[in-house]
Amino acid sequence: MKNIIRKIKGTNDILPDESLIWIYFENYIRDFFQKYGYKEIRTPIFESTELFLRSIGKDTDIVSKEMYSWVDQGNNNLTLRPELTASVSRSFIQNQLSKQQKSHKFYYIGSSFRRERPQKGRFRQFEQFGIESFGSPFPEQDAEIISMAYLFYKSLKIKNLNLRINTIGSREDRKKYVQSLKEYFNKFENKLTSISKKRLESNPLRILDTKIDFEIELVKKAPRIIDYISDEDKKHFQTLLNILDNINIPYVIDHYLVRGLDYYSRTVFEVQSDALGSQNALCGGGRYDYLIDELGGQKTPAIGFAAGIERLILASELEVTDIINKPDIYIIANSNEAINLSFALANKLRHQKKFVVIQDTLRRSIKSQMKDANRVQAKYCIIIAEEEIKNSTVSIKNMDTGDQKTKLFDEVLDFFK
RNA sequence: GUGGCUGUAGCUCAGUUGGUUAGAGCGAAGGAUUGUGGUUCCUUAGGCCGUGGGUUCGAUCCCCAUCAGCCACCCCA
Repeated sequence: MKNIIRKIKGTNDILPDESLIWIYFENYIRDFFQKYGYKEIRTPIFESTELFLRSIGKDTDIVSKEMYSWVDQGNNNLTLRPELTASVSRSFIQNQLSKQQKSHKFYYIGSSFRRERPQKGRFRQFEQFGIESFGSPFPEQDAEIISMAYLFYKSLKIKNLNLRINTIGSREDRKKYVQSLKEYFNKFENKLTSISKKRLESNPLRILDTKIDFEIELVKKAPRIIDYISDEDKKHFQTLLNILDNINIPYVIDHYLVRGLDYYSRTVFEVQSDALGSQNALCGGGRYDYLIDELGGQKTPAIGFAAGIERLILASELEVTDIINKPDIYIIANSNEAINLSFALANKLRHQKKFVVIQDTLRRSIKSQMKDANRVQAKYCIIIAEEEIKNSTVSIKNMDTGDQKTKLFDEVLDFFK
């Protein structure tokens, strides 16, 4: 294996067997979200770098150190998208969708790119899916999105689901909160880890999801954002929770759940599963009422979530054998004449009967072709050899029972009723 | 970017306290079976022992570097 070209770190080849699993989930995602009236939107895989600077935020890790960016031959600053909310928002604005109708509901499936060290459930090219709803500022819209996220995973029977919700209020309220959080942690500054000390300056909210035991204890007594937000925001949150209670969506209020991206406001949430190791978030999202305005569109409330397909597959524990599509028929032919006949028959069976039909193209012996038919788990074998050609017949063998019947060539389609 | 662990056949892994031709199971191909799979038996193919350098009479094994993979930190889907 010397001197071969290898795939880029953090990317994956999805080989045919595993591909079956991907197809299964992609279809499932489409079916599920379409039931709620959400329609697919597809946006380019790369955008102006500026889009991500303005939406995700310059100080986030994503923008400051994880983006694949380059300057093209025309001197444009371009970036492979690190997520899709920014792209979908850009598309919403550019196509002036707000002028068509009051509400737009989208789902998407596509690759994203972030240059991080690969890890369980984390890759440099990864597949995201998600939904975005534009136009409604009301808590029932939050409830729709959150229940869709939860029920999606629930319907796939994923174990140990954990829906965490919080509200982070308006930007102004958050500033006040961050200030008092700073003051609180400053009191313990000499006890904090060096990482947390840095965060005290750069982003005090991040201290809240520390994994160090004694810092967790400190966090438990830290100020809570709920005490800093406006009555209106509190009411929004409470109404949302009431709806979730009414429709029996089990959630945990996590006062210290903060999302990293700049554009969130009010409701934030995450669905976790402990099947994922350290990267336990299946999906994360929230409301982003400021974003469209900031990107130059008409002020439009919005909410959505993003989820990773790799993590979904990890958590689902679905095996290829659960969904394998066995071929219906394997045609065995061992002479030029037989091969000609097998082509004609195979195409009839494929296009008139909608069967999956396999032909051998290796000029192998009948025995070898039979072995191969067994290997691919074909349900039937059709044998066309000297004897069959002489009598204008074929031999049809049921591979499960071993039964074999001789049929006239013209009777084959009728045999498979 | 930081840290830990791991690199031997397509896959899962043995192995040599440094010593001629590096092994097993599974998988693959062919046969035993005069056109017929699955069980059984036989045979065959397939390895720069991740890569480069060092120590040594001699390295898959020891040392260094490097690359890759996994996991964790950071952060996030």
